[in-house]
Amino acid sequence: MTPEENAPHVPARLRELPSRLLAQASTHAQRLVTEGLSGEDARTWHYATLVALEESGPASQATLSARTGIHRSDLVAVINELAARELVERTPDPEDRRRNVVTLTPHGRRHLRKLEQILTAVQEELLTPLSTQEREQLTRLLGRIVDHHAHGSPVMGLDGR
Amino acid sequence: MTPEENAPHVPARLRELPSRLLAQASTHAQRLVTEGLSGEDARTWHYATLVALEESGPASQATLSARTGIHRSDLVAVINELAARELVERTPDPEDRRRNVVTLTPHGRRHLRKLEQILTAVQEELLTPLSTQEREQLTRLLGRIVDHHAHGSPVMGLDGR
DNA sequence: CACATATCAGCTGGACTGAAATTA
DNA sequence: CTAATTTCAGTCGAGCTGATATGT
Repeated sequence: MTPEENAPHVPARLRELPSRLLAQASTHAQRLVTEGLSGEDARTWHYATLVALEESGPASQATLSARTGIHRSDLVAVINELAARELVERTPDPEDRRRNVVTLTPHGRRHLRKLEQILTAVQEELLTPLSTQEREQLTRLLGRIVDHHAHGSPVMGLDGR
Repeated sequence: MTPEENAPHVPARLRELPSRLLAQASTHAQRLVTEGLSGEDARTWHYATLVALEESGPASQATLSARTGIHRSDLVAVINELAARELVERTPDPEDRRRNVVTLTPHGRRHLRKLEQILTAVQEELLTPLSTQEREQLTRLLGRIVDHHAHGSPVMGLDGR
């Protein structure tokens, strides 16, 4: 064991590459969120869906997809899971029989409260090393990036089909 | 089609959730990077490996894993791909026959120059909406988060086995 | 013996594509 | 006819785990 290799020193070109920092930070965030929500058998998509339902009331899956950013295809499974636990109700829309109307149940609302607590704690843990101002800055900067690449761009990624 | 659902309005609770912003920003970044590198049949892991090799010279795969953050398991395939194109050379280490010494070839160095140009352009595109100061801020803030959750924490995630 | 290295096979969840069936 | 909605089946790459073979 020659002594030189004892420096796991990551090259600065990698350490400071924004796309890489984003990937790493996101990975850590996802790990924390997943761990946090696992206690309630929930995942981020469950939370997003419940929030959207509470925020703007019952909606079709297409609408929920637009409001949460979850792909239509994936939303099917999410609603299945939520409906199986009676956190939401999925009923055919009488006014347009292609649609399902997804409705938040009281039980679902209570569940949402729990997820909200968990996620608040997780964000706190995630952002521990930052001051309040820095957290706001980060949120603003990330929001600008996301907005830019969601609207302005040709492809508009992250769902939108 | 009732008029109300014409607002894809994402709830603020979702829009401003740091973990979610990170995931979305990271997804956009990954898409841009992947698209950019695809022209050279390269991926981020190729770039990271080449950078590490140029920065600190020939190294074993274990060392490269520590320097790039790429999992030992995944590194095998990356080196395979790079070696197949003669961008690196993989030779058994005479001093410790468990090891391979991976060396950057001149061809690999030239390839790295190209990837570097591409990635610079991609970062520029990714960060378009931000000023220079804001870009530095973002990099600093993300770096603090990543450092915190890489070292301080119990689990130390993102490779380190 | 314990330990390190390289390799292999496989898993998981996120984001996505493409196509079908139904209804408007 | 075209278009929208839901659903299904499957793809892809990132980040892992666990096991094995070989060598120190």
